[in-house]
Amino acid sequence: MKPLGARSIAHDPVIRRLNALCALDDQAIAALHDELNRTFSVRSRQELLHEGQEILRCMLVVRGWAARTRCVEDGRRRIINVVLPGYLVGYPGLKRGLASSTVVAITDVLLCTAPDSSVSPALAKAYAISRALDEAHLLGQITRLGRLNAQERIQDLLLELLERLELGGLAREGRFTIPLTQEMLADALGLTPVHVNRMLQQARQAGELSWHGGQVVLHDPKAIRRKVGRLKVRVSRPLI
Amino acid sequence: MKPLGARSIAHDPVIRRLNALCALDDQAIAALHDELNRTFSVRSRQELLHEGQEILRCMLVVRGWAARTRCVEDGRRRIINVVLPGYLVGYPGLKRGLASSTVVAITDVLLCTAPDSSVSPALAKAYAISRALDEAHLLGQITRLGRLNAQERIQDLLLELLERLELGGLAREGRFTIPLTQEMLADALGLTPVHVNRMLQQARQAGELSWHGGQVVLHDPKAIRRKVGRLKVRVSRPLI
DNA sequence: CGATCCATTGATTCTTATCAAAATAGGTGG
DNA sequence: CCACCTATTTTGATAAGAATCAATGGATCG
Repeated sequence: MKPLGARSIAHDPVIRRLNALCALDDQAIAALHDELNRTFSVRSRQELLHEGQEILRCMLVVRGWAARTRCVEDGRRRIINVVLPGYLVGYPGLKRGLASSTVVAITDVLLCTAPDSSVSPALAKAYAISRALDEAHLLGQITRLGRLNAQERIQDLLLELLERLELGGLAREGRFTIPLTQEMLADALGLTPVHVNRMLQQARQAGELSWHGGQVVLHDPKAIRRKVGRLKVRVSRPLI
Repeated sequence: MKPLGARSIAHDPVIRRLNALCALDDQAIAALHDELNRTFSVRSRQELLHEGQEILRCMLVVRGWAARTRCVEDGRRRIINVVLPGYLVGYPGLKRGLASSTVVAITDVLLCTAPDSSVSPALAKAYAISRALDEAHLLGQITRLGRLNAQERIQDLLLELLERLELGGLAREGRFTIPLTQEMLADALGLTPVHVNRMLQQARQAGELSWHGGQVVLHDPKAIRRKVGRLKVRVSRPLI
């Protein structure tokens, strides 16, 4: 077994995120390291899960981005939300559940099996909090679509991504790598790609953000948060 | 203990709905009857639960409608979804969880304590399916807001309500009682009340539905379902 | 009877979609 | 390294959808 310590916690987004949700004990970290040695990958555009499909085991995203989508009859898809490193795919502690939505890899995605909750109460709690946050993000998405205009929707979503990535140490000072195209953003926000483009330019010209070469920088996250009335999602206590 | 039988199952929306989700055994029905004798009520406009509040016990809605809402800083609310008779409020089997959204009574609401999952595996399964359906309805709401125009949103939501009410025997042949105002509908659909009104009139004139005195009739649910591309939510198997 | 809530109507403005096309970037193979 | 191909971003012109503002009519309730 690999040696454990502060450095290994700090360097892996998966462990870092789960540890931020609930302080992990040695058993949990050991189990995670164990699984992190047996990763498998899914190529960009491939499905991790298909709506209605039986879920044989719960997985953890180690690297890369994926999207929960709803497939619609006319061929277009709707992006429900985004799945990031350190996030669960499937239902911890549940055998033979059915997927309620399709999950597609946006980039190449590295996965591992999620260690069973039984290895550590702390890990079980981290899973529970993770799931509660997922639900909170769904509510956030509904609020976004129902209440905000195009400009606010974009900034609100970017802010959410920033906050979510920060937990895994994948974003700092308003800056992160975004593998989404403007078209995907449009799909997630119920807008057309053309309009997303215009709103992004407008925000750029207002000096609120920059987005080039897959790098996003929010110049003043707090100001954006104030503007769109976004409440920061708490992680100190479980939401359910 | 009261005598149990087909008639008592058929006549109570709570038991009827849970029984439709998963065939209940005598233990479950007895426990439910037991709790149904100790109901308590919440007046219209009062809160059943406030966002962030600790949930002491899981409840069942016996009669009346409520709404999950997100309170926003500017005083306006967003309706996330609607809670109907036979639905759970809170998290079965979880002590000390925190509410992820505020639940407000739309009409006077009659509640009872949800019997513990441990009284019957069938009841536990019915709860699990109920929760899975709740998540599916959140996904449906996101799809609605992101993909449909005003006319379709309204009809899609009414269709969802019809299907959900049918499970509790509270709707038949496209007809049900709706305690929502057009303003609430607008809040749930991300539209203005004025626009909802116009779209309803348009639908009425097209002979697609009628809505008078709190009674809604969808004249051809199947046609609407085809038009808005709505997939009927399955209940025969758990979605998670 | 006034007060209040809800549904309805009209006129106008603003936001966003739609259609079409050009420019740019990124990747691949020669 | 260049030429080519494809995906993505950007631009422009126009139309449709929904919001906004303002006001009226109908119920219902104390």
